[in-house]
Amino acid sequence: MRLLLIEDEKELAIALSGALGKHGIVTDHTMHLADAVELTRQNVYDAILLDRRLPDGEGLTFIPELRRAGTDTPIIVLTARNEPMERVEGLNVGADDYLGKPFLVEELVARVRAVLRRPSSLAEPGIVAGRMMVDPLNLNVTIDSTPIDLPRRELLVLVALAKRKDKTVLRSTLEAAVYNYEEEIQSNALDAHISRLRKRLLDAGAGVAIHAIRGVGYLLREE
Amino acid sequence: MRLLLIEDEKELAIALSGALGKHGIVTDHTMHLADAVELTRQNVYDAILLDRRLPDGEGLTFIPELRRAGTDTPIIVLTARNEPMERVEGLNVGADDYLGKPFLVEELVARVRAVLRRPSSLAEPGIVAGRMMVDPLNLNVTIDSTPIDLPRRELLVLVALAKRKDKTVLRSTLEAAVYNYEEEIQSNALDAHISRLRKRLLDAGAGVAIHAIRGVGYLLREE
DNA sequence: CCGCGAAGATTGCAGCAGCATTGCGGAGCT
DNA sequence: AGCTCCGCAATGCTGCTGCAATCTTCGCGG
Repeated sequence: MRLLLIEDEKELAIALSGALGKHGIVTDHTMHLADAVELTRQNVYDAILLDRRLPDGEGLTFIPELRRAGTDTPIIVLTARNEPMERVEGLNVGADDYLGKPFLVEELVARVRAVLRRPSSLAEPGIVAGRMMVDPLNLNVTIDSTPIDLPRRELLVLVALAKRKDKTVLRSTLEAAVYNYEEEIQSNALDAHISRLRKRLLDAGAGVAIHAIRGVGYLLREE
Repeated sequence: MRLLLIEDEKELAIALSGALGKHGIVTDHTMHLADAVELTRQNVYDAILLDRRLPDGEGLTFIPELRRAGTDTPIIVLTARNEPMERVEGLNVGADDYLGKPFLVEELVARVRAVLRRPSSLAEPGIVAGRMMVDPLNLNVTIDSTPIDLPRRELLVLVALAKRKDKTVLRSTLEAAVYNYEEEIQSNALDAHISRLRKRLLDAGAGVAIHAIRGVGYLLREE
């Protein structure tokens, strides 16, 4: 792990570097914002520790600058001012955390780790079939990444088929996917849905075909 | 944005819910850890506010439990103890932030936003749709970079839609984005919001349309 | 290869569920 | 007090959806 420390008090900086080193963290140190911009351009840091009060200006002004340059490196602001309003100010311009001096090195380490743990991007699953993409969780269907809207029952049928792409889905399974126990079905409503769904998918140019398996069920495949 | 507040002091909890509400944050409240586990299972919260001292135990013990259950929802610990070592302890078991009482609501909001800021989204431009730009964190909406102000509930609906631009958003999801579980809804209030929101967006000349997906939900797209 | 029956496909129709709109009044804020 | 927001409900309307009638396709046996 590698940090950039922007701090003008040389002694503190050295002490901090040493302490962080014991935690297996490599620290680059600069005293000037001007250098910092250049350093972030050339190096990849896991996080930036930023002092507010610096010889060449207010540290906070550095944050928007950095963000504008496209960096998403977490920034932890270090400061003597620890009043609530001050802290709010820091967080609002895009800092990821705010730490008032004096602090324990252990706390700093813990906060760095906490900040680094955040990236929780859950991937959208989505089933691809032909030029169509089905997201069974969110009930979205897109064709060439433009959304298609389908009536509810047809949508449910399609999702059930997509979830088992290239495999036969029993008639009864499809019915269960579309209807609950109360609403029984006494006609070929399912067939009707399939028919209308086919038409809609054809018009929309999804590259898929719904194939009937006689006496068993249906099957979705690319065409 | 929706938070789960785990806090046994009822008055504080109510005050906090109200204050957060003014910032456009919907808050569910529970006093017991046991309930919290169940509530988080549905995974609809953007963040969890956790008191350390709770009737049925130390709040921190909840964190590993939650993480083990696979939740990566950010957790902010609230506590009266604000000593550095205590804070380290909290961060090390997996909390994302730590806030000592008393605190300003503004600071809490700022920290929630900081925690939610995805390192992946660089510089947070917000979501662009048509000539409209939506910042889901700060709840700003601008059209041609002039800010528009919307009633709170309509704003929340719009943000929820914008976050999933071009994708269907379930009715239930929208309701969850606007109401907490106490304030149930028994009419077409959501529809009314949509209708008024449409009108406002039309008047303002946002280049977007809110499309109804019959029986499923709504969808925001550029027009 | 042909014919037949059964399963599937298609489509008009009618009923109605769900959405859109809007006025009203209460509640909350300034 | 004056304002906006917001929930509620009444109204109108769109189009989904179940049904059934009719046509088509499929598979099998002769």
